Amino acid sequence: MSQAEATLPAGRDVVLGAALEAFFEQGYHGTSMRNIAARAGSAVSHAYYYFPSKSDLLRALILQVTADLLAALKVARAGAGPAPEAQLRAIVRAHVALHTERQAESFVGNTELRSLGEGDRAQAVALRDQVGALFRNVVSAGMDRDVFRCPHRDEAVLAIMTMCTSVATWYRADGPLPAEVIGERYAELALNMVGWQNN
Amino acid sequence: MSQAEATLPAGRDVVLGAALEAFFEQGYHGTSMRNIAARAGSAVSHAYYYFPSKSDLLRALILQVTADLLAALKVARAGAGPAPEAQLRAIVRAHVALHTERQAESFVGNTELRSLGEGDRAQAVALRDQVGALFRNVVSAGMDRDVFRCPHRDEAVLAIMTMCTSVATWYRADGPLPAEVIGERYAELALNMVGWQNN
DNA sequence: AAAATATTTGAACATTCGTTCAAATCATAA
DNA sequence: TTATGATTTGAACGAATGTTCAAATATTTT
Repeated sequence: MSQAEATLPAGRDVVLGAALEAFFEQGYHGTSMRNIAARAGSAVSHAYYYFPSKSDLLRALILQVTADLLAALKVARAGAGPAPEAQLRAIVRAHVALHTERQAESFVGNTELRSLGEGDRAQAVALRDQVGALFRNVVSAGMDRDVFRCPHRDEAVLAIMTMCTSVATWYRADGPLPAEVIGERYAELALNMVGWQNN
Repeated sequence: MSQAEATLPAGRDVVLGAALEAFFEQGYHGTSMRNIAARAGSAVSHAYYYFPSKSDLLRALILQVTADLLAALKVARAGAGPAPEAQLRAIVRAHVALHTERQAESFVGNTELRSLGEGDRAQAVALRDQVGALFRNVVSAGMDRDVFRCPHRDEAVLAIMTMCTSVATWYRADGPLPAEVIGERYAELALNMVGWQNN
């Protein structure tokens, strides 16, 4: 017999996906284990078969997406060649891409950090700091070679990162612009912010 | 007899301030009425003397700060003279100023909109839309007079607003820069984003 | 086939939740 | 003083919370 049509068997990923959906829509504390179970189409106790607690669901989601973001940015930078403007363009594009393709995870990762336990939060913050360091390095390189000119590097970097992160707040897949176009335009904005002079 | 030294009498503002503090630190759903009462130094039932429900506390906070933001931006623009670059500078400064001076309210207003009831949320969103329209008008005026040159106005406006809003996320009063300096630097970034050419 | 393992369940647990209310206290005015 | 109204309280309500667990069901292995 092929798969049932009603509710396919609920495994680890189904529970995690249901938790993500719920956290995204209602927030971590606004979501109950019963709500997650209902979305997953299984019993509450079933979720506890895969995850020891509610906060472990949040941890799994946040650490995963944060690590993936850092990895994606490293790949993007490595593939962009040596020019700082190309590298900045690449990491802004990659940042926006991940925050649109995996919007729910990104949003939850940015808004529910405080709901994480102390140790897990420190782990996530460490990853986030590495993302910040990567942006800072790229901008610094451009300033050293005088291809970027901005009077306040740290504020520019912070502003670029927060504007990119906020994409997960307002993006709609059925909006007027495809995600790639948004990434492209945000890259241009970022280059303006660091004072890149197009020749 | 003068005021008691231990716990001064708890009025409406004390309860509201305690709720703000709690919502800011733990989020709306992560905060219990008992926690608010403990911070206010009064009984749980005391909070219900001033507010009919927990969500009314949130509504009072969010509608107040959102209306104040819109009003502050209008004042800033009106006082900046006719030049678009002066107006943009003024509203960015005012935006950052409010998001630092009233950081907790701003943060809660930006993150807990979804926890509001349907009607109240619509009211807050309407105010927010007016803030967006104000920014858009200023940028449009600059583009019409060719003092701003940016290929994608809407994305620039959105990015400026989100980067300014995010200040409430990371700002610390004991950080390295005074709030006014942050506002000044963010204004420069915004002018870069809309392609303002300094003469 | 039976045995062993992996998955899924419903019912129950102690605790905390938002909210209500009658009674107690305080301040003010007559 | 007594009387009136505003403020504050402790105790209680039913409902919802995160979590546990022994039993039931599938699945795999022998």
